[in-house]
Amino acid sequence: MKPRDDKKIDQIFNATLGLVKQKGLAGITMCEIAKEAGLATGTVYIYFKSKDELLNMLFSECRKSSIDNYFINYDPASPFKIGFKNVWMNILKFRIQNFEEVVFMDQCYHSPFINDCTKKLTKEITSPIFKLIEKGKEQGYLKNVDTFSLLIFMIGGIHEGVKNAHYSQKPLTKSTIDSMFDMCWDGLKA
Amino acid sequence: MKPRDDKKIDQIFNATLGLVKQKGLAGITMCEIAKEAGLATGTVYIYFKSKDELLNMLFSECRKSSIDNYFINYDPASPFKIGFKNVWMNILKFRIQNFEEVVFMDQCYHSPFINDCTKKLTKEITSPIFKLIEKGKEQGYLKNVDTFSLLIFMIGGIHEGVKNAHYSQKPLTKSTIDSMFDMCWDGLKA
Amino acid sequence: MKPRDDKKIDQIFNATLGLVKQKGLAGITMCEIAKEAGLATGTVYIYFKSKDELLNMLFSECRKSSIDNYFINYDPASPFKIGFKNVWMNILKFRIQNFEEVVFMDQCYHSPFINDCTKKLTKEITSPIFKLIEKGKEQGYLKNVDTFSLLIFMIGGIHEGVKNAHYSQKPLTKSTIDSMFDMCWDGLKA
Amino acid sequence: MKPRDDKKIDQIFNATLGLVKQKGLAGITMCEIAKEAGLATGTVYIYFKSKDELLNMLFSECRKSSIDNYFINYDPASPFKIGFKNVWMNILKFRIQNFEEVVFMDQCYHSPFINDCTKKLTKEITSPIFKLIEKGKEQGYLKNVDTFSLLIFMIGGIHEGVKNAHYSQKPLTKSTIDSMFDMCWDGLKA
DNA sequence: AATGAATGAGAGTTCATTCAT
DNA sequence: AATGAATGAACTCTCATTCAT
Repeated sequence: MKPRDDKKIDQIFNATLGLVKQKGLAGITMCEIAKEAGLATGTVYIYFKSKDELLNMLFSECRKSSIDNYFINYDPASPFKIGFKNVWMNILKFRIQNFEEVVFMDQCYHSPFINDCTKKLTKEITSPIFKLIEKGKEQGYLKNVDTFSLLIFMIGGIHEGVKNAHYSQKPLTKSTIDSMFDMCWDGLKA
Repeated sequence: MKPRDDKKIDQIFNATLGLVKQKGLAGITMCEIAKEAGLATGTVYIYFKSKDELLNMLFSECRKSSIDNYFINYDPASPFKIGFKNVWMNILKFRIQNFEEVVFMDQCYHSPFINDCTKKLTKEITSPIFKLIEKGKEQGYLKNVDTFSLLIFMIGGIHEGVKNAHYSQKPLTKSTIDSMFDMCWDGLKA
Repeated sequence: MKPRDDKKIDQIFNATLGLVKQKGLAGITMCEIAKEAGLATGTVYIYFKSKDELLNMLFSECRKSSIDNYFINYDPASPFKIGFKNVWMNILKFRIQNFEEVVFMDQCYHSPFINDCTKKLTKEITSPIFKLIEKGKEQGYLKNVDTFSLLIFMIGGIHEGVKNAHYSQKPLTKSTIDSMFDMCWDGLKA
Repeated sequence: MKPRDDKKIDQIFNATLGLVKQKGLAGITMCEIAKEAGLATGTVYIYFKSKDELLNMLFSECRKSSIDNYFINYDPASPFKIGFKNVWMNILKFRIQNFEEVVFMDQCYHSPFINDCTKKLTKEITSPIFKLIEKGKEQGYLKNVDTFSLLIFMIGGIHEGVKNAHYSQKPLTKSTIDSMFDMCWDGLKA
């Protein structure tokens, strides 16, 4: 017996991400995904019962993988700014290294594929960062402003910075990254 | 033959923007656009020779309308921070009031519909803002950092802020907007 | 404006009946139906929103057309045997002349296409014949046996006779038809 | 390679008959047949080289089993009516007990699966009954009418009676069966 | 100019069949 | 021999576009 091969799911996911980055959600077909993944069309349907399901599962997967990354190496005991920069860098790195996922998730937001249930869960991701920022405010490091506004501001800078670096094809240098962080920190700090 | 019933063109553009916001670029058909615009399918083809052309023209239109707005009421003679805030507010207001256009342009970026030529022109929009920031740097108001990074940082905060306000369905209050600007300014200022 | 053309519905129905007789329900595709009807595939979908609906509507149509035929020229005032033979002949003729419809309805009965609701309505057809037979019993012409059994017996002879005539390619002659009726009458009469 | 695990062949045949009765020929897939038979898809292909062959062989099998049953307990020496009723009852019982096979054969008749060669052989089944009826005519018991017409008439009553009993979910009682036979006999007798 | 029916290429999906295990 | 994953041709259905009115 030939067992079902989990590697294929990855192949399909990667193929999809690549194609979406290239041509957008509007431009991909199941046939192309299969070809790109090195599989027959029918094979994709063994692993996902529809295009819809494939896209929803990929969306969930992307969400999870970002959550898992944001707090890598974070030490709650370290000074706030150090910890904050750590998380900031994690988010930045993640968005650089997984740019295709970022693009995919962006595109999904208005797509007919991703259902509301899947969308709603998205908010949960930000919860740990939310708490981190609350801590910063309590300890007097950050502006006494609505936490969500601070969070959005932090994310906005990263998001736009990465997008721009990618499309202008100028990879972020160490010094640019430092400037980016400084702007973010100066913007947030009390 | 390209008749000039501008009202119909507007109907078609608005229908398209509304549908794209609702369901994404991937989910709209010419038939739906026509119905939403109160026209027959064939009629749309009198004004645009293809879906492709319709989308590209709408894209151009959106771009132009943003350029035209960013420097409204801007007085080059006023103090830098005043002028800068003016522009910042214009951008913010524009993105709030024309959220559908913002969504549409975002989605277009990776779509197979918008051709590269159309994409490239996009950069030009930012040119006047670019110059404004250069001026701020020269006059010592802003950080001595790569101009583009400053620009991106400024835009990122606005972009993410508006998006969030929209999806969380909490309209931006005067005080939130002030906080947003303060964060932006503190981040940029020398 | 080009109006929707009801003749096309007939073309589609006829094409379907012909193909089902030829190859059975299992062997027909929407593409073939369209081609046989002289239309493009998409056109069929203007008139019927799915294969399922097409088949269900054709089923209903066939049912109705048989009801309408069974009592043509029937005069309730005429002697019972005369009236009964009239109806018997109508049924026979109908099944000969609309053999394709008969085959189609037979095949539908176990198909996944025809839904139960459609099936149930079928019983209603027999209601007028049912009443006719009841009358025959009351007047002492027919065996005093469960009415439904008499009805089924009557139908069975016709049904099988027509089927056989068709497949053996020996059209029913006047004398064969008379024999058939005599057998039926002798079987039913008191 | 055609291994002889007759049990598996029976499982496959029974699964097929059950499914065809449920959903018609148009609604069954090899995968479903296998599942219903408690086997893997591939296994079915060890016993039958194609769906086509499976269906044709099942068709043949059904035919044979009916022939074998019609003359059980028939004693050519017994009085004609007794012998005739014996055969009539055998046919009736067979069709009741093997209703799924009856349905399957009915559906096959217009299917693209069963080839003409298989269809033609069907006529042979009726040959012994044909001879029985000829005997009845010679001995003056039955109407002097084309033998085939008599045969068809006999079969029609049974066929329709069984079908109706099944679908109306009223099992045939002893007395109903007697009525049915009386109608048949009265219809046929000289 | 305006309509919406008609078209057919192409998308999503199924399924008979094959094949690696 | 048995399994069920893999295949890709073929099916149902959609939709950008055309065309008759």
